[in-house]
Amino acid sequence: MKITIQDLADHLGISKGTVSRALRGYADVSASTVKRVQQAAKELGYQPSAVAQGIKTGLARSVGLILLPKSRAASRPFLMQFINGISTSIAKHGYTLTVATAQSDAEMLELHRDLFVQRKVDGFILPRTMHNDPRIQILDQLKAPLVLYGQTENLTQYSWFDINQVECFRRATTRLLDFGHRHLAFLGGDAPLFYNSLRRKGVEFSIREFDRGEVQLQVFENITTVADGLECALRLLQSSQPPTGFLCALDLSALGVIRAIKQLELIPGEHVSVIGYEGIPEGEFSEPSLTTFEVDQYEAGFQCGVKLMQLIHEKGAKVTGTLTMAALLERGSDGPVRFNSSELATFIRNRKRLLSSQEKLHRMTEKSLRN
Amino acid sequence: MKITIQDLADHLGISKGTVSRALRGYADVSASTVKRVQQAAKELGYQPSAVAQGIKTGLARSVGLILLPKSRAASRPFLMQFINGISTSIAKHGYTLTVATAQSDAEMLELHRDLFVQRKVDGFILPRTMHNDPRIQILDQLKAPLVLYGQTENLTQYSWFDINQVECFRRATTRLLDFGHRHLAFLGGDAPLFYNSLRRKGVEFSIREFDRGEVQLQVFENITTVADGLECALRLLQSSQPPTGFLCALDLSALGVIRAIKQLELIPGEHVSVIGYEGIPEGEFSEPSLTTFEVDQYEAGFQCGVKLMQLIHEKGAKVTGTLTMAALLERGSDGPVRFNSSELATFIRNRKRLLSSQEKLHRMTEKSLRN
DNA sequence: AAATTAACCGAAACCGGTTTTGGTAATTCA
DNA sequence: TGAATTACCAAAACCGGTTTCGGTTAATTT
Repeated sequence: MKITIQDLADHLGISKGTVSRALRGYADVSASTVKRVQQAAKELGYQPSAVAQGIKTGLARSVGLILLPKSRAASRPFLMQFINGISTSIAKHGYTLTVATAQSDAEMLELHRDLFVQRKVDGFILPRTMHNDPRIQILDQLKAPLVLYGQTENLTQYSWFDINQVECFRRATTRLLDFGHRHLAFLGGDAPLFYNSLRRKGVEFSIREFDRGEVQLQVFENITTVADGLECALRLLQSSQPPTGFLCALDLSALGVIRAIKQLELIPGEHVSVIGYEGIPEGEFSEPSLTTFEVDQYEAGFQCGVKLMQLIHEKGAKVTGTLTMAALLERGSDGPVRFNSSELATFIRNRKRLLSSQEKLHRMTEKSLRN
Repeated sequence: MKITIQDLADHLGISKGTVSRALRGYADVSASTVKRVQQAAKELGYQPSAVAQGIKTGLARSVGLILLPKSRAASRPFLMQFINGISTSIAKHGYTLTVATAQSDAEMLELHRDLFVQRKVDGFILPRTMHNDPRIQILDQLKAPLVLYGQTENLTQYSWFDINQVECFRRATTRLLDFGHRHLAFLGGDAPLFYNSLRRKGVEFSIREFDRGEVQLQVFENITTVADGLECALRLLQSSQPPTGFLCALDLSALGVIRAIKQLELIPGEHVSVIGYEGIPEGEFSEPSLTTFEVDQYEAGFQCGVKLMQLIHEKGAKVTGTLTMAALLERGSDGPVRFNSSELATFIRNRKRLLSSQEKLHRMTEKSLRN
């Protein structure tokens, strides 16, 4: 059924070694033979088995990407374009992407080890880097090539690609400060992941730059879902010193904050400002649309793929780290401060009392319009 | 560095053939030897190279999934869980998932052929089935095992899994009809894809069941993005016979319709009803939230994986087709009809004139509340 | 006790490639 | 013209497994 190199050699009446050397471009094959072989290969549809090639070269020509779907938060929206980027860059080297999913951290580590020991992949791309990432330790022992998407401690030994998240959050924070906000909240994401400390650092850095003593910052962690953001913001806004500006490590939690603001009958972007990070599609459709940083996940995947190919193919290749910026999408969820924190607090308190009367007025308005 | 079967055999002082037979569970190896080998394998961390195994067995122990990222619309949200489902089911057979992306239809066909001819994968899962899908033709020639996620013509020869989309859209349509809607619009998706005809069929089926002559249906195709849905709905709603209920083949276009309704200062779910399909996360955060069918993509991937494993491993395995239902998420974007089509048309016309006066009233209300 | 049979394992072939080795014919050089 | 290259390719070894084959030893059977 499937045609092998021996079939091709028999068909041409030459040895399979010559066929192989002809196709691999060795010098000791005459140009005419090379042409004959290439011609016949095309006619018969011969392509060497990657499996058989791999046994001699020791390479599987595949890179591994292992996902943890339980953490729905960060990995969902970016996946398609990230995969596209990886796949596109490694395809140039005849590589394919092997994707596996693990249901627990332990299974994830096992999977990394097994895939490499079984020679199913030649290296890994590690997204969602953690503090002292255990994947790195295991892969180090195996001397497995790897590229980090994200940063971590002791970065000098590894190739990595990342968005300059410190700078993003510095800018976001400065933006809110420039808008006149003085009471800020930072809703951090997954505490074990390294990105979280970077984003927080950006916020704190901006405040240190700016501060003349009047800026208040409250910091929270593990706010990773819409529900988390909603709950956290509701609590904060109903406190005696509510923040007027929210910096969210994740778009999802930012969407929750927007919900909370609206639940309190306030207007996001006017009474309270919110800035997210990541650029998930939901942000475009929320009301108001979410001001956030749009991360180019295709580019991220592409760069990770390029770096991994270097590590695998160029012996003695140096590890490299790359930082790029994400674009700020200035949308509707932030703006100049309207109330300071104390004013906002009283406004929220009074609002509740007024809700019933507002309802009545609203119904009257509707009725008058109807007629 | 990496330990081979020969290393293990040397270490144990037996032949590599015996090691292999011991690990593969052959009967002609003593229980004590099997135990010794297994013990040593664990200690030394030996795992057979999948590449080397594949050369003899002819199997790569990998299945292929090729994506077309240019069609951002349908493949984005479902990917993570779909991949998770596939990966989980095939992992039980020691299989992994090879994901590749193509930038054009032609490249996609090439990729399928190449991956199979190069023995990088043993079979394929084909999402987003088309009418007379060219992937099927190519893979048929190669006798490559395949499972369709979706249906197509001449289904009897293939294994497939699908949601009963006809039934979903029948129910959605009947729901709107029961709500009293008599002017409906069906905004179809990608015309070349098979799903589109199924969803349309469901709508038409329901209307035929119900009709006593008074139901009007307008049908459109290739409405695949928010922008498409927005534009189409704006046009329809400002026509002389606007639909009061929209059935959208895709959640994205449904979100566009909701936008259009709101742009015209109407209330989605009250003045105009919208039902989508797919259950993308954005639908939860729109206002009102989108009534839609939630497709369990994990389950879909899982079932496709199971079927493909059957085809690859059980020789003479019968092809099987499976239909399941998606759950209707009854949210806020649909409801009982308020106006019939003619009333809606005049309402929309009048609304425009009233907008300025409404604005004034609204400002007055605001002001009275502020004080 | 001799002849079978069963249990066990080493040796070798094989899978489909790549790479090295070695040999022959044609060419170039002295 | 003889020697030394060069060009080219067949043959064989190899990669790391699996599987077949065959032989030795021990256990049964007759």
